[in-house]
Amino acid sequence: MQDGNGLAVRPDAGPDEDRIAGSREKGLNRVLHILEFLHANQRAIGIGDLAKGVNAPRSTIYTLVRSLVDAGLLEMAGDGNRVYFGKKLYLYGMDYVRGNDLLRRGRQEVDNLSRETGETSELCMLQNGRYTIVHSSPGTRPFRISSATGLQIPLPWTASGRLLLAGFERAVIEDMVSEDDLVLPDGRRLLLDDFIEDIATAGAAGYCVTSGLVDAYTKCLAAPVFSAAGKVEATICLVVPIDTSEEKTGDLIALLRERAARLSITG
Amino acid sequence: MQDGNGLAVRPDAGPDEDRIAGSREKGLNRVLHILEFLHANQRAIGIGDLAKGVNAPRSTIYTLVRSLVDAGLLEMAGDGNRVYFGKKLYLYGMDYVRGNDLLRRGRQEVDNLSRETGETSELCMLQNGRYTIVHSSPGTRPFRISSATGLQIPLPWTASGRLLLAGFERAVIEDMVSEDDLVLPDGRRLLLDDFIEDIATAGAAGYCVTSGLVDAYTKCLAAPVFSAAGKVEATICLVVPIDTSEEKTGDLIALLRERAARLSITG
DNA sequence: TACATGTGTCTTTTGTAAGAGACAATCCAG
DNA sequence: CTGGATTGTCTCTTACAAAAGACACATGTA
Repeated sequence: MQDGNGLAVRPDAGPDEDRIAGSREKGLNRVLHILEFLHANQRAIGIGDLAKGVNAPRSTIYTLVRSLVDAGLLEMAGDGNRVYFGKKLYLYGMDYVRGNDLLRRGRQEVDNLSRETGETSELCMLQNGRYTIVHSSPGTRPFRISSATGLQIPLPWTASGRLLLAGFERAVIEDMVSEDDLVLPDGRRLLLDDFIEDIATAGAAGYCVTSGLVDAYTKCLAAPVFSAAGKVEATICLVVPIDTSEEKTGDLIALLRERAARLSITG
Repeated sequence: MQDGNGLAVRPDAGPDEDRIAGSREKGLNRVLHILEFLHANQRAIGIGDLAKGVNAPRSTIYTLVRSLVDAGLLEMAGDGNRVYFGKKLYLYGMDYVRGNDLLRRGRQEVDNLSRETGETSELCMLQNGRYTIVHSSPGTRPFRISSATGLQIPLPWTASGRLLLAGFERAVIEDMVSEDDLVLPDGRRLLLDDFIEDIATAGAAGYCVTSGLVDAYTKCLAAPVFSAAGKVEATICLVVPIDTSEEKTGDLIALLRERAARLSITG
């Protein structure tokens, strides 16, 4: 599965040679980079900066951006020389939601959960071997833990990550998880073996709780949503204060598992 | 539905030969066609059919689809040899919503309206010179009028279309509206001059009502949402039974105009 | 059995799109 | 004002991606 572009995770082990620059790139790949770059920056970008950002010749980016704007995938932003995502992408995204029962119902369920419990709730999936928050609904706490939709976080940092990897071969997991991913935000370092053991435990238990991994103040409760084929297709999770009582945590986990199970019953 | 080719309206009037087939197409254009085709069909498509659908060589589509699937813009659907929109497009779409105040608030307002009135309500915008239903919220009537989000309808068929074109030059309007667009679903034919007059009237009145245009049973009430620059940026509309009383229609229009005005107050 | 139809992966060929660079027009700081 | 940085549009060349087409392998069906 060598694909030659820089976007996806490179499976070839070792410190990947960083696609020596310069070489002539396919237009499509440039476009994919542009979209990723805009997604990463979450705001309109000037065309010049865009060219710098994706490390491509200016002339190329001008041509591509014009095509994309004409097609409606991008739009010129307010002042006139910046671009950001366009309506077309929104429409396509809605098509995706409509065609995807799990996502549609999952979003609903997550909204319900955060309303009922007052805690931040999220729907998570694997995306290109990365953990992705597909939908999140903020809780009602004064200090809410906010995480942007579409944010990608290293798998080992999360409870959901442990569930999402349940059932994968060890080799596959090793490919998905880079060395950097094992280093937590506070600098602590996980052992790959421990992580893989966590995955097995979580898979067997049917839920997962992590405390103080991404930050010191929260714990994360997650439950798996299964596809018809029995694979973990998504997780729903709750982010709660780390000092939440054992009892309440237990209740929330039960609730979470019930809802996740309901989502799993796919037609 | 089977409009077959060109994804954008060709602005160059006259019998422009539509970029005759065969010739070697830019990869990016192929991709844009693929996305448009999937959007038009609203379901997963086999790669072979996709190649036929966009009138491109099979081998090319295989390569492009692989890139797109790797990038997450497309996903392989259930049985394994069909593709449809992918999570990435959903995420980009959400980015668009987040970066677009009007859309975010407009969706909300439309949801409120349909809940309060029980009628189908829609948020509409111009998209590449086409009228587009950007968000729609079904009413509670037994026979609800449903129209898919992202559906594109000829401008002259709708009340919103008349408002959206307010302020455009006559020549621009002529370019946007094809001969076919002037033929209503029931075969009646509008005169371009009448349509242009309608536009002026609607623009001056600040709302628009059309009766029995797209079908014989409904009328469409619409009000304009203005950008800071004073241009009509979107409309919100209600689709109600054609026999709705004068009085109730008036009330609904007043409501609609109030909500549209509120949306117009952009920060 | 033969025959058609669809799928997925190769290779080879060649038309063209990506890239380099030059240009004028702005903009801003000193 | 001047000099440097940025923007948008152009032209020309050649490296390379799109296309053609052959292949192997499934299907179904007469």
